[in-house]
Amino acid sequence: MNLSIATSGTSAFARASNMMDGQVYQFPRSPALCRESFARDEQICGGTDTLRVYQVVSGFVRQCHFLADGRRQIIAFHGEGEVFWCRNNSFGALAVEAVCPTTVMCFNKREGDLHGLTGPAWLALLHQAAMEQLTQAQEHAAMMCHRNAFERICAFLLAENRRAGGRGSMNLPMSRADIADYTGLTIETVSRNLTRLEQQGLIRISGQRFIEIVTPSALAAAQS
Amino acid sequence: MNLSIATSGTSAFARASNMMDGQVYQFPRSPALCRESFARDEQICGGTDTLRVYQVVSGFVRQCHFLADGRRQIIAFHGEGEVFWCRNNSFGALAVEAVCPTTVMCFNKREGDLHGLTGPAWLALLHQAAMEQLTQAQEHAAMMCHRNAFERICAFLLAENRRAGGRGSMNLPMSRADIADYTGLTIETVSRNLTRLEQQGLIRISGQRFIEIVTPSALAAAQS
DNA sequence: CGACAGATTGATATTCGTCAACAAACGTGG
DNA sequence: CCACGTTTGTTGACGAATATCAATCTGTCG
Repeated sequence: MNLSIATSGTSAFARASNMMDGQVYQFPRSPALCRESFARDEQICGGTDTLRVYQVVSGFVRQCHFLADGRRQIIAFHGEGEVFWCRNNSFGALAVEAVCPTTVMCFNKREGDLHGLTGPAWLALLHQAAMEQLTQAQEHAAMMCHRNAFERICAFLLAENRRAGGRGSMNLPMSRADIADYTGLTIETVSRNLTRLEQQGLIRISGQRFIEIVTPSALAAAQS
Repeated sequence: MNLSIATSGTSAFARASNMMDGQVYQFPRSPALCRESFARDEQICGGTDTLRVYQVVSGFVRQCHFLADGRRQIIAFHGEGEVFWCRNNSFGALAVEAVCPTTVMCFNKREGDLHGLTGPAWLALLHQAAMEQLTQAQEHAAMMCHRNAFERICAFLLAENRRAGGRGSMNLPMSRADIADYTGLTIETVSRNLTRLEQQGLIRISGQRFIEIVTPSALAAAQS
């Protein structure tokens, strides 16, 4: 796999790919040093940690808030090659968890230096990732604001398809509950709208996780 | 005024102040060079600009998307001392506008250098601001997702109170329409919930813009 | 095969957006 | 200072969208 920074598709509602725009920073292809694996639903990092930067080697992670009343808000998903970190927030606990069995590379400033990333280079790398994620978080907020349930599901499927390579078929790593907490809907509403999309012939669902997009253009038109 | 970077309270739903955490970068206290003033509702920068960084000297600005269907989404407000910039986004036009008569300082990379901010220093400055805004954008998205209209208005008022100095009374610079576009509600819903808060005795409203928080703790409890 | 978590479907309640009317504040010109 | 028109904000009635609650179904994994 490519270990360069690929924040593209980090937010499921972000643009297709931003690998082209701007420089692509390369993480060191070191041996297994700082490589860690996590089981499904296991926490990778929490809000109280000092700033460490991770990259998904294989698997899938979710970045989430846990609000005081027990509600959960998923801020972003990250797939293979994508970079993430954990930062304290003013409300609720913040954590990154494995959606399925996941392996990550872990870097901190000192280790980054050890591998040849000097201070400014490391900062530039972090900054690029931060700017990407900022754009995506803003788009996510805008999406929550002005799209209805049906449009959100369409946008979500299109974005996940892009993340999965854009082939039109994919195995969603996340559950309906994950989708609900990411789109700000309930699992029932997510389910109803997936069913509606299938009935309209825009997608095909096999099992619970495999989804095939029959007419991408119609889905794109429906997303807003 | 203090011309150091103060992204604290940039998002109306962010924590009270983050001036303490991390380094505070200093903008050059140059003469009137690159100082610009704008009238109410005037555009300060648009989506097609190259990356320029601004700091509010006096006044108040809003950062907004204009969606294809004519709707407007306010991403963030920025008050005195706060840093902002404009960055292209995948959907809709992005712009920063003056909420009221506003004066800003404008910096671009070259000018930053001229004033003694070398490349890495400039990057560090930008990076700090980006990280702050990322946190705030994520909180904003979370708020849109899982809070109802009443909770959003409570959170908005508390955050604006923090930005205004936390004294419990403030003159809101923005209109109901601005609040609506920031919270993802309609002006009617904003108005109804402000009235409800006043009827419950949590706030007092004088004129259209002046708001006094009677019981901050109750408001904090109501925000979720 | 059986048990259990996850997903779907249906009935109902609630919230918020829409439309409409009205009220208050503001600005302008006399 | 007032009169007027315009903008902005408030309030009410109603309907549509989505959450909630409940029952059932399906897939997965031991």
